[in-house]
Amino acid sequence: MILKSQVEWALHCCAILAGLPAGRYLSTKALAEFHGLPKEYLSKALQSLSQAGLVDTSLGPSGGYRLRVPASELTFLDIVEAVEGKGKSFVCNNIRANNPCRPQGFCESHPCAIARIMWEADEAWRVRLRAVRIADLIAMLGEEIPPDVWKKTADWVLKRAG
Amino acid sequence: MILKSQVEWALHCCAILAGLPAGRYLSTKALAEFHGLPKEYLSKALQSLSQAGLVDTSLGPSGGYRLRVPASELTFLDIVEAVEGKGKSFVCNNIRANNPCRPQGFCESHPCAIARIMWEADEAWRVRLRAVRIADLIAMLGEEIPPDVWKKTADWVLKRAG
DNA sequence: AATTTAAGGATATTTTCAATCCACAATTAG
DNA sequence: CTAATTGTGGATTGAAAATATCCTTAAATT
Repeated sequence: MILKSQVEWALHCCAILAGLPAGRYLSTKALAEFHGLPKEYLSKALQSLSQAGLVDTSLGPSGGYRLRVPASELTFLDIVEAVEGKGKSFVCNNIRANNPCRPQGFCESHPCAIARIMWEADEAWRVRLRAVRIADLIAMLGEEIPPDVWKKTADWVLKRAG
Repeated sequence: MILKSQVEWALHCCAILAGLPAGRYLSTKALAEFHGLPKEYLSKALQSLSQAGLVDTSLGPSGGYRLRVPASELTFLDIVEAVEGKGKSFVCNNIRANNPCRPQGFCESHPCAIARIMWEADEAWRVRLRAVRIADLIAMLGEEIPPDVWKKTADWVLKRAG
């Protein structure tokens, strides 16, 4: 049970996009080069963000992506779900229904207790991801990345932002 | 990101094994028949439980599986990790290291902030699963399964327990 | 007009999951 | 003792998902 690497890519890309001046865009090409990722495939992750309404896009030269949701409102869960989907990690196949001792057509009012417990853990995971915003991430990065590297990175991005 | 169906199987099997009288075993064959699962493949899940030390096994006719860890101590996390492994759901490929603005050989003291956040959510999931024991599940089932079905099921198992 | 971009479909490759089969050793029942 | 039964572990196969690439299209910029 491992998240797609696209989740990692999307999170890093949103962190970069959060540093973009208002109204500017950054292309897939630049994001791929910055992170050392396959451009064509990264594009799929960015399309997921676009379809989820988390980013705006612009065509043509100087086009690309920018955040649509402000970094102070954009949560990790938004991004993870945009790429990974909103489905639960535990799928209940209701195998209890096969119990040869249950009467025919026996249909529980509530879902399987095992599924309920697994779904509660799943929800705890989501609650945690919903509590962290991209703005929080930027604050953390600001504390641990040396100022000169931070500055250079911002310049690198700015030079390529359309 | 979906858990293997073997996780579901293992949890249901442990619930059944918890109802066994002390010292008795239940075979893969009986567990597979009860849940309507492929015997050979279910066997792999049970082997995982065995390798993790959660169940005892016995060979020959009247052999099979029984809980080694008491139901009051056996947690959902024990079972999930036995089948699914203890690895984290988020794998950090450290793509930040590709940042063309970082100096050569630039090595962070702490892991990537994104990974830390994702791992905290992962840990929240584990904390939740660690808090639920098989005994808790049995208590829940006892409340929602009609007494006659419960009794019939116990008899069905007992008849096949070696 | 030529270039650049995102969007999306088609396809191929690799990995993981699901499932089956078999040989083996240990154990029990008769 | 003998035959049947069971868990273990390895080998193998098929199906599904993740990973990755390629190409066409339409829109926007220069």
